[in-house]
Amino acid sequence: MVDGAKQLRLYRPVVHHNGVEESQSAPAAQLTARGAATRSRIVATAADLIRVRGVGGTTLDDVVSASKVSKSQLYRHFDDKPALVRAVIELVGERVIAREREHLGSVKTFADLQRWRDALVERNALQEGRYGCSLGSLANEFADQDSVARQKLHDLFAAWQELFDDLLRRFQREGVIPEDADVYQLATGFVAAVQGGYLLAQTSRDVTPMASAIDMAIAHLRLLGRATD
Amino acid sequence: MVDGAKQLRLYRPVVHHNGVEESQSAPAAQLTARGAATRSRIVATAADLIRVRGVGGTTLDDVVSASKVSKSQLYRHFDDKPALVRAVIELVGERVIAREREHLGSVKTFADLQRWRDALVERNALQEGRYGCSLGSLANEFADQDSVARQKLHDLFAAWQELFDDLLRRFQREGVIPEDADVYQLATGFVAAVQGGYLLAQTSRDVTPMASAIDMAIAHLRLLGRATD
DNA sequence: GCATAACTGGACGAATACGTCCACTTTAGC
DNA sequence: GCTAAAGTGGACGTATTCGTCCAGTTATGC
Repeated sequence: MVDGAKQLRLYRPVVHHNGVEESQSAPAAQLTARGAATRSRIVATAADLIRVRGVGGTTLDDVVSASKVSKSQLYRHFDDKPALVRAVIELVGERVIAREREHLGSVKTFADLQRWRDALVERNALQEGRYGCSLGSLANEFADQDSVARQKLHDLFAAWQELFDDLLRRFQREGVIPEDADVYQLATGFVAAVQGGYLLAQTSRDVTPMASAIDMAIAHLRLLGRATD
Repeated sequence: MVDGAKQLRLYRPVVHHNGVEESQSAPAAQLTARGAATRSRIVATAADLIRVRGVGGTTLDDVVSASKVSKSQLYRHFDDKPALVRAVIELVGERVIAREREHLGSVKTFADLQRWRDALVERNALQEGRYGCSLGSLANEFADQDSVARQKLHDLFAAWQELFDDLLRRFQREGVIPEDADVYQLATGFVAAVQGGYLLAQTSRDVTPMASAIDMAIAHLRLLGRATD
């Protein structure tokens, strides 16, 4: 019945002055270093604004003035607003995954896991829970409005979940949790606990519920480990 | 630095023809049955639209035409858009809490809990995960933009969590889980698992991750129970 | 049956946002 | 040093949306 096509544009071929017809949100052939730098500056600025105000609350004029770029440049790099938002999703996604890989990739003990938890909670405490998870917020706002964006977000959550997958398998190899533990369920549960925790912290303006949600997931792992003894 | 005050209006006193000055989103003295019916029709329609399109994607003209009410009536019942959204939050919140109370209030065994889980997952499967949790989506979109709305949402999540609180205490009394279990942590963890599960289902267009997230929470309870034996 | 609440229906103004366009300037690559 | 990419800066058209207003109609309570 109702769909979100209102703000999305249909495919519209773009003919540049060089006569080459292009598709998608392609910004001409290839960029020089300078062009690439400007592009990333735009995306980074947009990401900041969107984190705070949301996609709907961020106008392109906001992005233009905040990134100190002229409007013509913004539209040379991005076809339209959805294209920019998708680029933002990619940037934010890379950042989050890189950060989590950094922390989760080397976790081998419960003490390590605890440090990961502390870092995550601490970072969120700095903003008193505001804005939630940068990925989660985007997912909530865009998943049902832009199928391309939804796919990207899905892949990102899958990547995050895979970090937990790897971690849990290490735990299995080390005998921290039993071999027959349902790794998929546990990894999913961890991602969900983190996301749900972010949301509760956001409405509470307090990180306590986020900490509790993650702690329950960790406690579950501990119990699983003990059950083997 | 940046706040979301852009779409919110400041307090603006309203003087009605009866000379009574009012505040908030008050729709005149009191409503007759007819007036109340129209008001609820507006809110219910708005809730439907917002669930599908989000707050930002729903215009007041959409609400007007979908609810078959004239614009002057909409503005007689609500001061402005945020006021309408707050009413939507209240309606949706009541619905969700009533539904959850219905299901959770009588849970006394793991089999009961499983039935609750199945119902929740099944309902979400009907829409293939789309739109997520009606409360969670609103929370994500409005928590940082409207402090009144955030407070309402906070209270609603707290009410939901209390249902788990009660449930867990019943479990304790029945000896299903130990007396010294951290009920607050568990209740929070359940709400977070549900919300995180909704989000993952939304980006996946598949309820499986939501089911897994909740299953992990239930599995944790089961393990807690076994630990006492 | 009268006063008042409830409502119609749409015109209207103001603001905002998206996206286009263009003449001109600056910067880099070879 | 020439050429093409990169960028400025803002005017502009179009569309949308919020919120106001009002003259006239219909229902309702007592």
